[in-house]
Amino acid sequence: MAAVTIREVAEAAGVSVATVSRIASGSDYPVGARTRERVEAVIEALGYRPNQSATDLSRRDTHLVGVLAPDMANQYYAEVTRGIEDAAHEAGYQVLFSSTDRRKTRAETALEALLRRRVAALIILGGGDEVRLTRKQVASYGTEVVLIGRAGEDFPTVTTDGEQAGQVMAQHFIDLGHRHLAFIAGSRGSTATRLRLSGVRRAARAGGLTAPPVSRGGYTEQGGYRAARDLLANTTARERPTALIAANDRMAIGAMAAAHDLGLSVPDDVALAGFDDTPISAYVRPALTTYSLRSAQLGAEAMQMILDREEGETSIRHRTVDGDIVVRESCGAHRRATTP
Amino acid sequence: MAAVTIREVAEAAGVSVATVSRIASGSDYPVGARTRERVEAVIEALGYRPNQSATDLSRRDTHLVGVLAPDMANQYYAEVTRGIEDAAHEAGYQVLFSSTDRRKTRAETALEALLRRRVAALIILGGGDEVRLTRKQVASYGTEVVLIGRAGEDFPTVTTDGEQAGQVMAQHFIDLGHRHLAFIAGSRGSTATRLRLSGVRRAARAGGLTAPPVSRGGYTEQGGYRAARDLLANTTARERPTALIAANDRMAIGAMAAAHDLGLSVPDDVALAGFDDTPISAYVRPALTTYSLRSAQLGAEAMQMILDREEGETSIRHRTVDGDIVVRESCGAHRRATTP
DNA sequence: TTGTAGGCGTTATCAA
DNA sequence: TTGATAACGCCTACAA
Repeated sequence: MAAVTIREVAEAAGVSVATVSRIASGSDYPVGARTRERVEAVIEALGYRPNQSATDLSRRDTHLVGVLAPDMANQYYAEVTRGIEDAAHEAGYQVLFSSTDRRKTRAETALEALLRRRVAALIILGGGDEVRLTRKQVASYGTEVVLIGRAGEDFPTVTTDGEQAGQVMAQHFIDLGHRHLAFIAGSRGSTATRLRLSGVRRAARAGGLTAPPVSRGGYTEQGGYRAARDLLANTTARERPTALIAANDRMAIGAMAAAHDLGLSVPDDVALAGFDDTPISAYVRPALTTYSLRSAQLGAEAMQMILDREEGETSIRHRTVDGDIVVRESCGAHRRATTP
Repeated sequence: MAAVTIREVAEAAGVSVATVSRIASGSDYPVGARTRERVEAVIEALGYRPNQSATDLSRRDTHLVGVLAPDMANQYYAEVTRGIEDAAHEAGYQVLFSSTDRRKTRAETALEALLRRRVAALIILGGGDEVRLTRKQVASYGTEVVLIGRAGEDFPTVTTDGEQAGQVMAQHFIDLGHRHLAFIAGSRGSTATRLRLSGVRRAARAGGLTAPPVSRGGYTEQGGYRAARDLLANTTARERPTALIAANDRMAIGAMAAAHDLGLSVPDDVALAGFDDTPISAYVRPALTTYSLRSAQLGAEAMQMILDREEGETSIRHRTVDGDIVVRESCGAHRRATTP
């Protein structure tokens, strides 16, 4: 409380508030050298720091970007957010973050709070259905909105080509000779899951395989563990899938544990892969084959898009950030461990 | 831009701004039923949303809490932040966070920006030395400051007893019959590392072991991998440590990979443990023995402390959140895999 | 080069 | 129960 105001500085320095403002805000408005020196000394001495609320109000512009994500503690969202934050910091923006916890009510109050702050831009992560937006609604927000990892023709988006990712991964297994694939899905209604699965199915169809069975794992290790157990246990070796594709790394690692606990060897008895290229995936053994989404870059691109629009760019753009399959041990393509 | 203002609502509803304010801000000031109804309809129709900067300015109080952490993409900090965020959301606060990336300059600009926003409270995570605070300095901030995971008699802190944690972990291995421990440290200057190591040393001394060798791993999987390799390779079986204690789970998992790649079995040739109880640690195989820090609760406690002080509580408090050893497979205490 | 004063959108005090 | 109006702290024409 009771922070130093511009008026106090002005009085102490014996100048007007206008002069102090010009100096403190780093404006290029001309100020006498002697005056400047004196004022700067006072600012320093008093520890004056402009009140951002006042500045924003006066300038009609907050340098704030709001980020809405399902769960900040999730590695993927955390990385995307880091990407946003780095780019934001660079451009002089700050990040206001809210987790929705995948709950509709919480998503709504969080969104409301963000809008009251008059965030200059809003970045929405994840394809969940806890936040639903219509073009019209958003128009009334008066804020740039960018979607990451979610389809939405009406808004600017940054995504990886999820369908292609699924397709590439399935094809990789088919090329390795697999005929029985299975898919471990994330949560219901997730865009990422839907697209990846669609890609997997397409590859399977093209390769003449039967449609891969699907089990749901909610994007967690535990869910992946259970889904894999369902897929692998109580089946004869004949009908058991020989390759599991999980919609993210966390579930893939859970699946790996399940296979291990069932006495099945990875990749010999079951091959395995995930998505995200989480840092840890290179360090489990066998090392996890995965699909790199360049999470941080997704965030950086979104921020860049926002900056571009502020510059006058007006079209709705859809950026696609390239992903890449990262072949390690769990798919069985290599036979020996590689040292990172 | 051009968001609806209170004045526009007032005009449209044919009342004064004062009336609109009383309704929109949820004040309990009496307002006629008919008027209220009419105004609420206009608010709804126009999509009016109070400008928070203006509200804050007028009320001299932002409901913002700032969080400064080394790296939000790090699981531990992400979880603590989730804890803060949940408690904050509950209490009607929003969180503004910044990663310092462990760089001094970035920490400074981020801190400055947070202060300009007049955050009602500032929570600083991690024991790194990129942010150094003196009591006097902070007094001039005019903001509550709470430290998490960092010693600092001068400020309110929330910590786990790091020394005890290290001591407990080392004692666990000693009880299991180990005589040659080794420690994988995090980054230089880290409080967590210092305390845990100190606890490990104390237990070793008390148990009559020689001082454990230390290798540094920077808190990453890769660092842990390298540190473990240095500790385990090029040593005869006689002098090789039989148990590795890593200062966090990420390094422990890196160490596990290193052991595997060196053809050493965990826990039979080398036992292993980490700290943090990261979600993944239950799902690597062998499952990782670790020390649970209750990260989210650390954040929640910090937020609670802030709320208490706003209520008039004035003393500098030091909360210690209990931690617990989580015994799984990597330490060798169990012989068979347990299914989670 | 410096200062005066109006405005940014709300809240809150005081009258009516 | 309602309405003017003075803050809140800063920026920025416009004057001097």
